Amino acid sequence: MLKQERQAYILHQVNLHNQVLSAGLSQELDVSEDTIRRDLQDLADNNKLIKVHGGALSLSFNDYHYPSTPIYAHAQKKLIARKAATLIQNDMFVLTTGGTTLIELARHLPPTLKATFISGSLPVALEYTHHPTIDVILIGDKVSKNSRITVGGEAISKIRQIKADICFLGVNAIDASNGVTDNDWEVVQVKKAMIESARKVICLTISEKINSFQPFHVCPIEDLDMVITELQPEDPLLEPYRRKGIQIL
Amino acid sequence: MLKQERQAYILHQVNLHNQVLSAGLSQELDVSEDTIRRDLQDLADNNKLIKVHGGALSLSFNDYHYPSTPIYAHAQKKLIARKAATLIQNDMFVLTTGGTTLIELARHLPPTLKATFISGSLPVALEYTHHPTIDVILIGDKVSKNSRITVGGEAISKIRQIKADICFLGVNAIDASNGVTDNDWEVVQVKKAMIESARKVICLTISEKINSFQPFHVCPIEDLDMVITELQPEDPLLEPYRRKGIQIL
DNA sequence: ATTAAAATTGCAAAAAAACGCAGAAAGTAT
DNA sequence: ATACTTTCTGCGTTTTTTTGCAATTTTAAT
Repeated sequence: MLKQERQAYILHQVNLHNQVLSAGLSQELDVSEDTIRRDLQDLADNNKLIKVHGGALSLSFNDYHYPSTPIYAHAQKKLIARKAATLIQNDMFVLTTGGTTLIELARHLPPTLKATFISGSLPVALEYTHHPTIDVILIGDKVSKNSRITVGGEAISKIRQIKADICFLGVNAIDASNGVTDNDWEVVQVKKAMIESARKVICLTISEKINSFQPFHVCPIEDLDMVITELQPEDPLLEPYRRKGIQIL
Repeated sequence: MLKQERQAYILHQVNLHNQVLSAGLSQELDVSEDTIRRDLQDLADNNKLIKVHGGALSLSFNDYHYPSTPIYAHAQKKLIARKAATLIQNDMFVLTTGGTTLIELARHLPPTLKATFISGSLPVALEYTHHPTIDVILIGDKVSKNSRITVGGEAISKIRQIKADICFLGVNAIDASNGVTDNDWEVVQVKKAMIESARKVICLTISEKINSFQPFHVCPIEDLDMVITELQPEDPLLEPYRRKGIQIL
């Protein structure tokens, strides 16, 4: 394999996933980690990526599949994913929406956790299939181009047949008076079904989305059992939720 | 062999694969690596390609555009995908299995083609969502870790509800007496259902897989309406299929 | 603070390139 | 066809590049 080919592969992976691990690349490409590090250094010297301890990050955190993702979101979503991961126990059934935060969660699950994840999001489901002990159930139906989530009556009726332990709800916008809102009507229908099909609903959101709203209503904040953000639980931004008895993590 | 002839071959290979290895060309053309290097130098001097350590890159070699996973026998699959793409017409319903050849097909569809693709494969479906005018229907069920395809009774019963125009069958092994075979029992069940649910079944395979077999039987070759490989239709390897009245492309 | 993972550094082995040269092949003129 | 020139090819040697390994330092996580 040519060096250039290898570096192109690395660059592509970085731009696709926003981050890469030296160890992983070493395995995938079947070369030593030293070589990977030298490649990363080369690419970093040419301003193609940012080298960090353990791997590399893409220059812009713009995800290939989610071109509108805010630039600083990655670090925050990582924090959120870590917090969310602590809530999942063995043998749980977990419903998840789409979104980069949920992809991030897949990457932060303990490697021995045995649980079943159910999702209609292609990128999210694909990410969970990389985990060694997680079972993945995919909700089928028409795939929405924007979000790469399955939407429609078939998907909703399938979700209704499930009673999951937890639903992780990645949200587009949330505020205390309007509740959770979204900009895609079809996706909203799916989210509503998910909320009804889970014993606990946990909202994952970066603080940026708090106090914003979108055209379509998903649910009032009373429907949420917990909110996870990258902020400290005492943050005043979260006061309205605390007052309604919603747990903050 | 003439120098010009050799260089023309090299140029063709570079443009096809985006990259070539000196060692490989030396073998293919049965000349020393020195000669290959001199040829590459010549071509590089004339701005026909870019010479690098170990081989050469095509002029269009791009740091960023790289297939998400290095596809085995990529060049052959590209040829197959090009041929297969010509069969799809507007408003068709197309069933597809998983596999890298089917991913490749997604990349070679005419940009204005309007059709509906139905698949249970996460990577394949994801690839089709990048196409501007293709609708994607995802078959839901449990995701098989090996193949990232949904498998199980639910998936099969959904497929049975469909009557598609074409089924593109990516196969793992095929030979004239055993027919199409595979190494994953669950995937075989899904493939069987797909074959029954399509008016035409078209088998996509690189020639390497012809005359090999796997433990589980999918279908006899009589069930196939067409076979597409990277070979010329007249190739003697395809003689048994031609004799059974199966179209070759 | 302790510990484990990863980076860095220097070094040696391997792979590939460059160079010069001699013989082979191809082309040209007689 | 023959002799001559020019170009091309393969081989051995030297030089450069690349890669993997081991020892040490740095970094990150608990």
